[in-house]
Amino acid sequence: MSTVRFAKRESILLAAKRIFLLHGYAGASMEAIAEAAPVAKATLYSHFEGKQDLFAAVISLQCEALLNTLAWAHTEVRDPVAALTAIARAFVDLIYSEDALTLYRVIIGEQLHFPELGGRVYRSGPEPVLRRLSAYLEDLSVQKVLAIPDVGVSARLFLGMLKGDEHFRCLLGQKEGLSEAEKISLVGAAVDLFLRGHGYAESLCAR
Amino acid sequence: MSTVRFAKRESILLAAKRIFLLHGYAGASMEAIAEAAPVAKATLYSHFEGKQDLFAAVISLQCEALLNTLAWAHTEVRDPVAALTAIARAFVDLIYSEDALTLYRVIIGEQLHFPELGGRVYRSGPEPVLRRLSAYLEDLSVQKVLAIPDVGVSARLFLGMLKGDEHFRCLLGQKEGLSEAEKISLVGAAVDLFLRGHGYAESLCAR
DNA sequence: AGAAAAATGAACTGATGCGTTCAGTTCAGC
DNA sequence: GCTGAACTGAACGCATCAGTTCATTTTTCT
Repeated sequence: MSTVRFAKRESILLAAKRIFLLHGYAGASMEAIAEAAPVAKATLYSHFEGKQDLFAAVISLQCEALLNTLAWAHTEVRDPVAALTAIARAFVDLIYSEDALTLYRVIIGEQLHFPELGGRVYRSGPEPVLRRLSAYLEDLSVQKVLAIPDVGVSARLFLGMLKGDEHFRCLLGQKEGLSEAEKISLVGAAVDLFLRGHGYAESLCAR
Repeated sequence: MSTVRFAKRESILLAAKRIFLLHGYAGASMEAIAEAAPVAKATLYSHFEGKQDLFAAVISLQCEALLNTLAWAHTEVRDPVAALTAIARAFVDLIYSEDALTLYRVIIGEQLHFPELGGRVYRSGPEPVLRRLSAYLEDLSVQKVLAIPDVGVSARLFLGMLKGDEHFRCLLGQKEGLSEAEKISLVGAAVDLFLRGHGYAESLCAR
C-alpha cells in the first residue's frame, strides 16, 4: 500500500526541513536527516534523487506553507487607513515570522548554489503582497482617493518601510523578531507617513 | 625583513576574500585559498590560526573597506531635499554595490556559524547612516523645518524605503543591482514621499 | 659569508559526507 | 499463508577537506 510509503515521505520531509533550516544546506548531512526521520539512508535515496533534490523539495514546501499563512484581509477602498493597515500587518506578520526569517537566511546564503530557489521564495510572500497592494493603490488612484503617479513605485516604498531596517537586522541576527508592540508601531508609522505623503488629509492619527 | 611577510599576508587576505565571497564559507577550501594566494598551506597557517580566524579577518577588512566607500556629504539644514537626497544616494550606492551585496549574502547565510559578524556588518553601513540621518532629522525638527515626532522611527522608515523591496530581490538573486536611472528614481521617490509625509510643502518635484 | 627566520611542497592523519550495495526483514494485499 | 514490494542496517568506495609534519630551499638580517 502506498499510504505507508507516503507517510515515510512526509516523515523524511519533516526531518529534512528541521535539519536544513537549522544548519543550512552544507551543514546538514543526509545521515543526520535519515536518523531524524527516522528512516534508513537507502529509503531516503529511494524517495529523493539526492541531497539537492531533497533540499529543493523542502524549500518549495516551506514556501507554500508560508504563503498559506498570509492573511488576505478584505480591502475596503473607502477606508485606506484600515485597508493599508491590514495589508501591512499581514505582510509584517509573514516576513518577521521565525519560519520566514530562517527560510530567508538559508536561501540567501545558498543563493549561488540554488539560484532558482530565490525566485520561489520571493514569489511566496513579497511578490503576491506587492501585487495585491498595487491593485489596491490602483483602485484608490482611479477613485481619486489618493493621487498616486506610479502605483508600482509607491507600493514598493510602502513595503520597503515595513521591511526596511528592522528586517535586515533580523536577517543579520541582531534581532529576534518583532514584538506585538513593535509591529503595531511600525505599521502605524508606515501607514501614516504613506498616506500623508500622498496627500490623504483625513489621517487622524494623533502621533 | 617583515615587509615581505606583510606582503604575503596581504596576498593571502586578498585571495581569501575572493574565494570566501565567491563560494561562501563552507564552499571555500583552505587549499584553494593557498593556491590562489599563491602560498604554501603551511604559510597560510603560520599567518592565521585557522579557517574561522581567516574568515573573520576577511570579513572585518571588507566591512572596513565598505564603510570607507561611504560618501559623507555635507548636510545643509536649509535644503532638506538636497541633504536627504545626498544621504539617500550615499546609502543606496553603498548597499546596492556588488561588494556589499555579496558580503551581505555570505554573512546572512553564515549567521548561525558566526553570530558576531552580523553585528560587524550592520555597523559597517546601515548603522552609521542611520545615526547620521537621525542627527540630521533632529536638526530639522529642532529648527522647526519638519515636524518629526520620533526621529528614530522616521529615519528607519526612510532608509527602509531605500532598502526595501529591491534590495531583498538583489539578496535573493532576482536582480543584479540598481542602474543609475533606477537609483535616481528610487531616491527621488523616497525623498519626495518622506518630505510630503512630514508636511514639507516646498517639495517642488514635478512627479 | 654565515646564522636565523620564513617559505615551500609534498605527504600524511583523521574525520566527514555523499551515494551505493546487499542480504535479510517487515508488511500490505491477494 | 504466500508473494512481492518496500524498508532496514551495516558496510563500503570514493572524494573532500582541515590541519600537521618535515626535510629542503629561499630569503633576510647581522
